[in-house]
Amino acid sequence: MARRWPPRERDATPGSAMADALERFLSIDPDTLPKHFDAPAAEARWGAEWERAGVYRWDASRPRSETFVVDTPPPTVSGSLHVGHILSYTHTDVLVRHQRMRGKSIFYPMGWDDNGLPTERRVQNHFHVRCDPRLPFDPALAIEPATGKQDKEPPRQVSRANFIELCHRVTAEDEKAFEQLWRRIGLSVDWTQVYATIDDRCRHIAQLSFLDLWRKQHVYNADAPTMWDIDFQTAVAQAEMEDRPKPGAFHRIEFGVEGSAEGFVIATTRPELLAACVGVTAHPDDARYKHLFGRTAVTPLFRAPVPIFASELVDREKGTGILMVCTFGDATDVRWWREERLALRQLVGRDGRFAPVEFGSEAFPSRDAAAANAAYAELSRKSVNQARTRVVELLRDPAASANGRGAPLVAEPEPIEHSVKFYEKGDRPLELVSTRQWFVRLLDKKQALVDKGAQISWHPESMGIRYRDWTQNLQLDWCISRQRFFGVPIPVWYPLDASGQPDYARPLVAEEAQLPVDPMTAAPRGYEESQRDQPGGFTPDADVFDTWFTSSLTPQIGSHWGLDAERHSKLYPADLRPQSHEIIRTWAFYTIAKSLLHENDVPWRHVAISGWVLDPDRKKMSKSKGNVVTPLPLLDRYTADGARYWSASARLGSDTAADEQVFKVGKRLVTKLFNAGKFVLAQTAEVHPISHELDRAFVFALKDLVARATEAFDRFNHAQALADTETFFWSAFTDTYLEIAKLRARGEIGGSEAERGSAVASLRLALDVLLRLFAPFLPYISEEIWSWAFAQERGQPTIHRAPWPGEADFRAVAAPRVAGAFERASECWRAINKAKADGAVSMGREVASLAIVANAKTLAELAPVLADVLGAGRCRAHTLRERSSLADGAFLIEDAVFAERETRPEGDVDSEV
RNA sequence: AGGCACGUAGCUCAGUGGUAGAGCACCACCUUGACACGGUGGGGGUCGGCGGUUCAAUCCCGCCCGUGCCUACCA
Repeated sequence: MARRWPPRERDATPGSAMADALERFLSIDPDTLPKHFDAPAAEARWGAEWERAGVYRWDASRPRSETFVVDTPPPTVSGSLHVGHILSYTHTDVLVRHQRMRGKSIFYPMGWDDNGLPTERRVQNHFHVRCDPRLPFDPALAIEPATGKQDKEPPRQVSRANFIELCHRVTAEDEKAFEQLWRRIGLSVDWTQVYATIDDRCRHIAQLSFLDLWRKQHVYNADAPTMWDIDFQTAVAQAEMEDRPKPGAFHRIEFGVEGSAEGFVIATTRPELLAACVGVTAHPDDARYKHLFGRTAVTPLFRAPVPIFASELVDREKGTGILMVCTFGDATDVRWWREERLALRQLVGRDGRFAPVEFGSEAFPSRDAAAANAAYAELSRKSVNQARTRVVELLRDPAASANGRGAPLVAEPEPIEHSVKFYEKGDRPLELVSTRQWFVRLLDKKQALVDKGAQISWHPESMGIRYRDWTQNLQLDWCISRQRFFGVPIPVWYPLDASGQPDYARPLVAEEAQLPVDPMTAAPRGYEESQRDQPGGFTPDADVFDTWFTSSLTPQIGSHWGLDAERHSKLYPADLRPQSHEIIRTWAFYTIAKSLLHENDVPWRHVAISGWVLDPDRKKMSKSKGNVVTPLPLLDRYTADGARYWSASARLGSDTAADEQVFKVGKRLVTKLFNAGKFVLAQTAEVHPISHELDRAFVFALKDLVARATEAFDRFNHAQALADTETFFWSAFTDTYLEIAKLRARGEIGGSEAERGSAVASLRLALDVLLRLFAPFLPYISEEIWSWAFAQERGQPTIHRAPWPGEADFRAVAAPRVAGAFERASECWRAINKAKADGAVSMGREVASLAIVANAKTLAELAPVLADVLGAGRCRAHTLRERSSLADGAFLIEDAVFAERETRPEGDVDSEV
């Protein structure tokens, strides 16, 4: 019996389409939909709708066990947007959307990391200014962005407060750009939970953290050699240092030995530090130098007497096997300086220049002060590089010799390449400078830190090893003070004694009730503002915290630690920390450290590490290489879902090429879903259960897909879930099942209402389930199709709060008689298609007759679904041939005779309308 | 120098102790009643190399080569 198709008598709006009667499946009129999916319109519409309906709002009333908490990485807003952002943030969003559909209340905040040097640097360039903290605040100061013309002029000096104001100005703009991108790619962030690392609450919590660490005696301040960036003029932590290979040269320099005419030759790459030499050392077993231990060496040029001692740390093979110890050339110098209680001769100042000093004094002894001062006059105020050049020239003069045996430079410098420590954001090598800094004691907690790391699930697991290795190799306590401006102030003052000298041993730490506090403008409890910098009064600590000191508290910032105990108990520890692998040693490490020190807990249960985005030449994208791909044009070209498809195709931890082909595949998938959805929802029939054999076999295969995808998500393998779902959708569903079932749905094969109803019910179930499987990956197209019928039918307006597919979806469908019947149908269908391709006829061509060849077992398994396959293949007559030589599941088509030309079945649907 | 990861079709990547997979690209065909932003079919690989374990190794083990990252080396 012919049926009206498509049904046209209904309301023209798909969303409000109604069933004819209760016993018919709700269907839509596809003609009311655009020919092609209008992605930009859908992105705008659904973005607004999700926001309006609060789909992603955290439900604070649900218990912790039903809540999934994300410790979102706050992006550095001063950086530029690139596709890497899409990759890692989409990974998180996919996992989150899956958890939401599993029924969890999601806490998914967004933070902006605006605090710190990147922002300061951007402000310096953008406005062509520098901060001079000595200047007073100028409330009327109006500064416009630099035009480029000013580049040659010296930068304008502004006060600390004015500088901070400018920092807020640029970050506010940057945050808008990020939020736009996040919304466009459909991050299901709860936009009511937003913070900035410089805002009042973050400053409050960071300062609270300091107070807690102070109470627990985990922090201390010390005047100690610290890695120092001479351009930014700030201390730097171990985690922010990186090695860079640089050309250098070994300089062989002869020293004298006091009370003797002999000498020895040290090798150094830092000859300019000769004036800062405080000792000489060699390996205790080195026969060449054994006789020198305990005696006094005399440096050339400066004639300084320094002790010669033995140390196991010396490598006999390196250089000449004997070396000078300076304050300070490297970390080993610091160790020798401490262990041997050597003198401190700090010459390189905070600006990287040699400080003026007087030789012949107690601090700078010399056996020939006049010669030493004459030589040092050549170096004073020079930069490290300038001093190196000059000192080498001076050492070529035989008069500089400490023992009268000729020029101290005994050989031409030998060029080498060695690695030199840099601040990761810096341009000149770090110097070790003795300054007063605050530290968090971590070295004595290595084992506890390693143990906490082992309690966390790392995805992929190998990233946990990286954390462990870093932690075990930790060399220094965490230096948390920075001599910068745009950061969280250290909430400390120092009392001044009667002579105006600060007492660093008894800092005045702020009280909790004062937080957040800026000691530069507020006075400590018990003091008046008038006592600032007065003898007997107080002086503020002018420093700010390392940005990681705040960033390491993101789980606590989300949970309002210290401010709201109930909320904290619901949100801490978090479930998921997504991040990239290069900041395991910083962000992950410090966050675990804070969690250990504050609560003796882990900060989160899972860490998901995303890889990097590589350019087509497999190089990491970075601004300096100029190979950054900006995300917005990609979103325009391939849609947000298409870009998400690319992201989600990459497994956690593996680096990914920004391959436009993959974006294209994603867009194609979106289009296919649109078309398949439109088609399936246009089918209608009387409502009948899924009873037909092929339908049950197909649903059985679908159920298996759901199990596999769910299991993949449980293993944090979203890429596997996507690949499985996509393969099933494309191959099992659209290419096979839909092609076969549509004829029965239209009544062209089979014929009973029950058979039609079973086909329509199966198509709809498949679409319903597949949409939900795709929803975490492709939120826009899945929501779009969901809205056409399922939203109403299931009483769930958004697919993103619909339940993840599972048992309940399949309970009503009985298992097929033959478990692999759907696979048999697919294989046979493929064989018939191949026969048509071989015969160069269209897939729609009727087949007058053919023989299906397979082994007996396979033919038996095909039997229950054979009629559907033959119908869909438009085969009029067939014979079955048993051939035992064929493998199970293999089909051959023989003796195919095609009809002369394609004919349409009678009762063409449109002809009746 | 150590650690970790990777090496599979031209490209991007899955995968498994039992006859090698997908998508893209390529070639041929189909001329479209969901979809040409489509469909069908095809060609194409000693699974980096050499050994070992095994009835059987792309997979497990060892060594080597190559690539990337992390860490160390800084006298």
